[in-house]
Amino acid sequence: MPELPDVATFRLRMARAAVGHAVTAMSLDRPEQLRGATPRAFADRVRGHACTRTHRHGKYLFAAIGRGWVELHFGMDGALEMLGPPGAPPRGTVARFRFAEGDTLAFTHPRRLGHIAWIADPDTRVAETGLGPNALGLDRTTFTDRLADRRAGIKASRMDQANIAGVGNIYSDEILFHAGLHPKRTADTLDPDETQCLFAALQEALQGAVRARADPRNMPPDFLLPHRTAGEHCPSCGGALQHGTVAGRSAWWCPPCQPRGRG
DNA sequence: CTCCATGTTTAGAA
DNA sequence: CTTCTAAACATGGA
Repeated sequence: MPELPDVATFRLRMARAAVGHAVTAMSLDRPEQLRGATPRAFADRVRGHACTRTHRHGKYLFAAIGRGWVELHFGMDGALEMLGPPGAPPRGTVARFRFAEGDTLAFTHPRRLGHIAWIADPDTRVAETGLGPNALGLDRTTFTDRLADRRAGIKASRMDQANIAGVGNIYSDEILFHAGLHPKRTADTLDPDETQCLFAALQEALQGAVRARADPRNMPPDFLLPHRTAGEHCPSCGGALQHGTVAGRSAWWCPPCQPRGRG
């Protein structure tokens, strides 16, 4: 799940539970997943300190706690879940945070491909990681400049976190579907209308998914994501969807709605 | 058992 | 230099 819309949803959850409240309890259920501090130092820096704000860049979530920040990256299947009354932690729990108003958040992460880290400053981390600007909130000029003259496929380009941050495999398919562009097209074959269309599609797909709280069941009926599985049909033309490997990843598209064109 | 999976990094080849 | 591919990471589900 965790691409920009998912992480934006996790951020809302974090903001509601944590901002303005002190951490009254914290447990590191899988300390080997922690970076940037020893478990003991991490506990000292977090416990009893207030969360003052949250931040997201691309697929990274940050929470300001005390004098530093907690960074979360969700890998393939990480999540941030609100827990009910105390009980057994969910499967794959890496860490739990309880806040003064009584909410408890669990960072879960069964496949361990992401991480939790103690960091000094999100902007520095974003720079170190080499992330491009946030995919949501880009102005058209920045988008166009960053896309220009690329010979790489547009699916690969949109997923390149150094180019723009936040779009992964699922939403790159969604964006190209809305733009009516075949995933193997390259940026240098796009005419100005197609580039504009791709920009509009990116906004539409990401904003729509954020409004749906990244839940496919809440997404508009013309979204590809709920149909991105074997046996499903194009929500626009009703035809059979095609599945293949593009940019080394599993790709779904509708051949009539997303023609190859010149690319 | 095999194959596949929403992410990232790295090595090596065009 | 850009781009692509495969592999690796760790784990779970079909």
